[in-house]
Amino acid sequence: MMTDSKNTLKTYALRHTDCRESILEAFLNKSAALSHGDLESLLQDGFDRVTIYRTLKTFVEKGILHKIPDDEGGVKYALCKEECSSHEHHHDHIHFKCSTCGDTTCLESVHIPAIRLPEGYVREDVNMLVQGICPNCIPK
Amino acid sequence: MMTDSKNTLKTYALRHTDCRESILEAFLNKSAALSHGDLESLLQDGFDRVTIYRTLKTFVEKGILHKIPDDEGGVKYALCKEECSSHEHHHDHIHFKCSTCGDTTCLESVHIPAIRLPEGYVREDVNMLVQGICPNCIPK
DNA sequence: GTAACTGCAAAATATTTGCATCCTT
DNA sequence: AAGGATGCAAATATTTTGCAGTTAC
Repeated sequence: MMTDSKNTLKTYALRHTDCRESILEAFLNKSAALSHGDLESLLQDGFDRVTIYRTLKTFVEKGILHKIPDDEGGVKYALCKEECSSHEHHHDHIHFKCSTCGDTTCLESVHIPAIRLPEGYVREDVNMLVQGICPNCIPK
Repeated sequence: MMTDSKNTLKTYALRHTDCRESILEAFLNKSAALSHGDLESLLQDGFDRVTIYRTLKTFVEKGILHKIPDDEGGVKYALCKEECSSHEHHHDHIHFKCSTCGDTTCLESVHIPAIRLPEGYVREDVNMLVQGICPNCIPK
């Protein structure tokens, strides 16, 4: 996974701009997934809403970020591991949403178990969202 | 699962109105999940958008319908099995979205497998969306 | 210099709220 | 009769598109 925003942009053949750097930094500094709205309030530099939308779309296309569908029908974004590329996203991990703090995180260590589909169905992609309480929010 | 819209409304202590009956009928007649937009174009009776929103919300609260988060961040709705109530939804099945015809369906026969979360995480609810090709869309 | 990126305006879409009226029970 | 449900208007939120000006390379 990338740890440096400038190198990442270079790697993906994307121009280095303030907005892109700030958005990457935001993801690198925060372990939880971020929505468009999260970024809008997080980035104090006042980037245009539209630019943030377009940056997110570009990052998903390039394989830098992946979408995480929220249970309520929103979308959040999180960094991809390095296996992702423009051509294909490879995600095998589950997503966890804490019902207390609201944070959604990638649990890279938990792989999505295999499922056997009924006759005639072909599996292409799987998304698994687990909701519950995260370690930080467990009452002691 | 309910098969009759009038009885269902009575069972859930909801008033019988044209809109509610039409919406229930739509779900009973179509095996795929429906979004608000789907219903709007499906129901030719011209019910108000707002009424449809409110009806869907009511049905989810009562345990008649459950939400299915779409991979792109939308929401669809599908009928619950009878174990659901106002208090709690009990769903253990996966959802399948066909990338060809776009239909999302409940595969009641496929249960969500157990997953072992890392230390400190508590599981409350799980949602699993499988994308691929449904039997109807498999090229012969 | 040039293509890529941004910001602004505006359109298109989606969802929510308030209120007066109507209808089920 | 009374409370619940609907329809309409309008506010709010979300996402997309077009275009002109700016900037990274």
